[in-house]
Amino acid sequence: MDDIAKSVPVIDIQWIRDWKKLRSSDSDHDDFVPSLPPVMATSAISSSSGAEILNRRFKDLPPEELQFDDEIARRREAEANVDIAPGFINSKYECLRPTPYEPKYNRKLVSLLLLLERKRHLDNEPKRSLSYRHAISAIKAYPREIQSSKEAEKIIGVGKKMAEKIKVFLHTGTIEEADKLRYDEQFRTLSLFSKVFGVGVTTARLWWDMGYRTLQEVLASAKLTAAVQLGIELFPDFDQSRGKTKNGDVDLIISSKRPDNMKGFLNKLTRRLIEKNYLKHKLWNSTEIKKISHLERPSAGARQVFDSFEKPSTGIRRQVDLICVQPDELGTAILGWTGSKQFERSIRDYAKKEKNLLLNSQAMHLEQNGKRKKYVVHSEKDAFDMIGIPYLEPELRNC
DNA sequence: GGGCCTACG
DNA sequence: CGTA
DNA sequence: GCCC
Repeated sequence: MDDIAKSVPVIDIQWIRDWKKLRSSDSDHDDFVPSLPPVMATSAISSSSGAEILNRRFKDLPPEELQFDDEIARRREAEANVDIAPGFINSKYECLRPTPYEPKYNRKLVSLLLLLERKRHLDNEPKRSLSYRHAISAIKAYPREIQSSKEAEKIIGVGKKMAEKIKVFLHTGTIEEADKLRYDEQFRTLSLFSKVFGVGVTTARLWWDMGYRTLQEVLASAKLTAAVQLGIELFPDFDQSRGKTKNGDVDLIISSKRPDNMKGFLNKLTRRLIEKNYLKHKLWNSTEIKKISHLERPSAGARQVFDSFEKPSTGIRRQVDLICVQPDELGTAILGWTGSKQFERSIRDYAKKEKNLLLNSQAMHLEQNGKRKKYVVHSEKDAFDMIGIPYLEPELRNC
């Protein structure tokens, strides 16, 4: 633990603004990288809060809070066969309807279903987890309180088994399996472990099976790769439950009018950021050179992930994803990196199944009689139009 | 009973 | 296996 | 676990 940094450099967001200004005036220069401002301040991280998290042991701790309101569920009219809410876009494609970050209705039900989804995920049942994801997204978007399980089952994504759970919820105010998870040491420990960068459900369960119950025990005892050790040491900084802000990480998508040197730019930029001590750790790196056949020359698709700064006066570290793309990839890159995860899955699913359009974060292709035709997507709006679905603001993509 | 986003290291 |  |  002693080698965990006790302080981090912070940077003014003004640097980003200056960068943008410089970029527009001097963007043709081949390997232009803005000069960097001096580090503004160094602020201490309180090591006690970090240590508390690393030593957190869930045995005998108070139960996990529900994601949304822990309201007392009112008793509803039993099994009224009401119509589905008017105006609700009842589809298996989440990308067709607005989904708020926080639901107005059915908040406790959503909170309980989220616990069950996470449980299926941690139990390595990704298909069942996905089913819960679909149902949760639909209920988050549903525009009124659900009155009965009959009503719930009319929602596409809610099947017999979930309707039964909802029925019990409407009568008792809770779902026993979900509520028990809030007190469940294994569930909570696996949840914690899998939040560490580089640790998924398999590693989390491996650690549990080896008898570890805190991250500190893992640090002390397990044979760890350097990457995972770094992930644990950074965890207190990245932990989002402590902060007020909802989004902990920052994505920067960088493009250039010069199509052929994005890899060089990214390498130069990151090297300079490291030299100047803005980036403390490189968590991940991808700089593969891809062949673009019709250009007959190598082109770059690249992405990097770092730990960094970004909050003056708080000293909170941020994960920063740097993504460099070619200009004709900018629209799909922004669409693909904005999320939510479920929104991305949904819009790609819809594009393929309904429009024969293959979508990823680099391009959109039309597939017809065995041939693939590339479409250039200039903006997010462009992408929605080409797919033929109504535009959704990013704030309403919380599927 | 098949499919469940897609790509990357 | 993990990341987005 | 649910849709098609």
